[in-house]
Amino acid sequence: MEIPSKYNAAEVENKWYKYWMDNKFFHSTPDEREPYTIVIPPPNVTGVLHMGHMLNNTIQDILVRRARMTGKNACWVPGTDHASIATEAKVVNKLNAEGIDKYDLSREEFLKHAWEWTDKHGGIILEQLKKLGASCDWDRTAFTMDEARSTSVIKVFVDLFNKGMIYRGVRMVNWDPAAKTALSDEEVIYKEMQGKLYYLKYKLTPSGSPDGGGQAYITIATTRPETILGDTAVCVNPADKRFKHLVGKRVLVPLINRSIPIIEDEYVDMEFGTGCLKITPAHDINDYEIGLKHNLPTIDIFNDDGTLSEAAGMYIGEDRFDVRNKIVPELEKAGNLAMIEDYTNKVGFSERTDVVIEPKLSAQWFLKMEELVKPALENVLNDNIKFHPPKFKNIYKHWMGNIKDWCISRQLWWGHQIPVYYLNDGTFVCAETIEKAVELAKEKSGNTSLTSADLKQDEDALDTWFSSWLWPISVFDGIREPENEEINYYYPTSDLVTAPDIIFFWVARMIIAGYEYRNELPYRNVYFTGMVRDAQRRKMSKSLGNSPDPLDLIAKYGADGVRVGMLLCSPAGGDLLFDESLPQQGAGFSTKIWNAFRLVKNWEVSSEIKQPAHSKLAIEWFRNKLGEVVQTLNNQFDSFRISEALMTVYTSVRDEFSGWLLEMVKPPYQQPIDAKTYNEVVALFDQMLRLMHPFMPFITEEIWQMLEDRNEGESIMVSQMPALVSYDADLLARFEDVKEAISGIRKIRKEKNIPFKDTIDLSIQPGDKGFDAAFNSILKKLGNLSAVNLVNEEVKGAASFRVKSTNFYIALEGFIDAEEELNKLEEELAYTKGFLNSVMKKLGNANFVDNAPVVVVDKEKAKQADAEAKIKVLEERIASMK
RNA sequence: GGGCGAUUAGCUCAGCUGGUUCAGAGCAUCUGGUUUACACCCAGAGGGUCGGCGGUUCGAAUCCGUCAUCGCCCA
Repeated sequence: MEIPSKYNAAEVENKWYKYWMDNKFFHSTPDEREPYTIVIPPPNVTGVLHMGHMLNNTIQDILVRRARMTGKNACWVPGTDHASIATEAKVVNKLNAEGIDKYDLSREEFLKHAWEWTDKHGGIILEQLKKLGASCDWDRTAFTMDEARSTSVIKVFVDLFNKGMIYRGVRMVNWDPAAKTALSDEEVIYKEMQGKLYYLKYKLTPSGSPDGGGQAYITIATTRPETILGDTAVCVNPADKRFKHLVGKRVLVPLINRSIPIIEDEYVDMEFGTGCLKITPAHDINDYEIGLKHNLPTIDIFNDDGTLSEAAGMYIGEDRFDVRNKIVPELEKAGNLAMIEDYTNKVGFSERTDVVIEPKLSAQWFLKMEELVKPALENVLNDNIKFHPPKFKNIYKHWMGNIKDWCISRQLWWGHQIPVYYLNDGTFVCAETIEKAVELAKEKSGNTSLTSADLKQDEDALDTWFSSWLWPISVFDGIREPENEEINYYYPTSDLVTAPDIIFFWVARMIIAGYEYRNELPYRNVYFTGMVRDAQRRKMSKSLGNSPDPLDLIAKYGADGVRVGMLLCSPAGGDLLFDESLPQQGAGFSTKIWNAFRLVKNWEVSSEIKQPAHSKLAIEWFRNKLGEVVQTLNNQFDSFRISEALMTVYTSVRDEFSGWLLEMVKPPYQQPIDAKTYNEVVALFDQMLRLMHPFMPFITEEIWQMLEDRNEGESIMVSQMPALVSYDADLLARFEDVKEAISGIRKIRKEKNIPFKDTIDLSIQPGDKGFDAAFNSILKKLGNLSAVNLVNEEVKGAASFRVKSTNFYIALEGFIDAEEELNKLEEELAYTKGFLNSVMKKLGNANFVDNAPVVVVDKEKAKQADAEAKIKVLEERIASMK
């Protein structure tokens, strides 16, 4: 078999992905095995793959592949989210570009365009994930607006409605005048803006004026002078002596001369502005509260698109910001403008359309949360559901403890239309279908002649999260068919991998839905990934242009390289500072593995040769090492330390496997390797590949397929992970001493400029615990030694080093500077004495010996003995040199 | 304003239930090396008062208090 000297990632990756698909390795059906389930956080249909998806899906794929290889029935369900606001905005923009206005279309016509868009763009991200190697069960691909998911959402709405948990209420909402929809608080971005504070004089009415002459006025301060048209009161703090005498009097709103009362409320900050606050209940959340409290009328002066309404009385139909510019000179002309000062305040912007949010009173549908959150909070606090890292528990607790009712209606067309149907008299019924609604309406009205033509469905669509909160259930059709085999098998799912910024939008609500509809948690673990940023800590964004195209990266470094690169420095919950050097390092690691493979596979194998001692030892050592690595990895995965697990794999492949094992068993130049060693190395290589596979699925498959003869339909991805076995920790510790000795030899070679190809003699003077000669063959090979001699006393004129209390000498007559050697020994002695001193301080402390655990004290005693032995050796050597 | 978290090597971060001279990893830096798998490599080195101060303890990077700086979420 010809093995290419360079690894061709692109070619290999396409080949094996197709092979996996053809063999249906990703597909899962319920069976007797333990299930392992992940539902993908469904990406928006509008999106393209970005670095955040790369990180997130790499982690999911690692978990799923590992689960699959540990005997579980792994099922990773992919899908997409309809993303009401974002998608509708995209479609509206696209139509605008074609000269079509959304409002010239009927709802049905608009939805046709939206579906076209979805069909065209919706699957892009999922296709891109295939390039990454994602082992999703593509047969299960779901969409939040497909038939099964849509009917589930509607069913849940009706159910909650019938339970009395959904109600219609008037609330102050964040209104997006561009998208003409209400936004949740979480969809509003506050930005610091340089604005003005306008001081306006409101004249007292003649009857309200202290002198009856109508001359006096009071001054208020506002950042939004255009809203005075909606004022229904002026408010002062009851403790404010300056205005006490005016409370109960009336003032005139400038320009329109509406008479409004002066009221008092503790809400008013006496320090801010003039201490007088104008109250506009329809357009400010705090004013709204005060309005309710004091029974003030509410005058809504804005239309849905941000222009002024009839109620404003002036500037009707003009935009709110134009009006602000116009009203100021007019106020000045009318003598109501006292002064203007610069003022910085925070203004809310729509996350989607980036226009200034308008607080607006609006009829919306709400879901009562108080009862729903109880099990969801409890089961996170008691760790039935574990968050990784756990600090997110606190954040979750705080939010859930201060939960507000969920506004679930959106003034959009793209989404699930609210299943509420109105009769002509304004009463309404809630039902899953229009047919059922007609039945209900007949009952309710007593009018048996009603038909569907007499009912009008609510115009609004449901908040997107009102469908995605059901995702772990609805992908298995567990809402419509609560007892179906799949939901009973796959639910609860195992782990969720997501970004922390949607902990409330999505994670919390899925947990709530899980308890409400399955009486069970939706997943046992939530792994929060970090945010992908650039090297300067800036968020990756299209507008900054600092985000690389993931597909370009894959083309350049291979999917394996990118996966390794993404994970190399991404602790759970910590931000990932992405830099191209990371996938580069990942690709470098691929090359390293490839070269190890080439080395092994190109050996000529001979069954004539006996296995050399050093090879036998090396293999025995590595078998035990592998046991240790498996244990370490198991622990790291159990605690979701995934990047640490990658580092374990990385260093054990590079250092232990390639650096030590292969160097030890490598036959001399142009000589064959014995068959026994070869077969054992291949078996160990196989085991290493399996450990690496979840991280680097492609290259491991490529090598695994070539390592030995495989049958069609075999794959490393469905092989078994090396099992946890006991290993000889003592052997591993002794081997570390051998490594240290070899390191010592190399160091002396370097210091004395002795090229590796020149052989040297090593003499060993055993220390207080004797010397384990078992590894001499290895010392000889890796140190390129001509001889290893055991001696009882010091070797004169030799360079030396020590491992524990054993002396190693390399005879180098003529090369040795006695003074330099002596200095080194003195230094080593001083260090060891310092060490002993610190140990003795502890052991001399009766409190320590009495209070510390026996194990700790014993360790200190062992350290004492080792240090004393070494000091003795060093002192002897120094004495003899002097 | 309320809450949460962070501060450890030049950079990014580990350090889990206080216990090894425990101060660690990767990257970066520096030195040397083509020994036929790999220069996308190998061998080695330097580098930190664990943000400051105080406390608890036989023992603190680790626990507590406080101050400083930074970040995130919410209002």
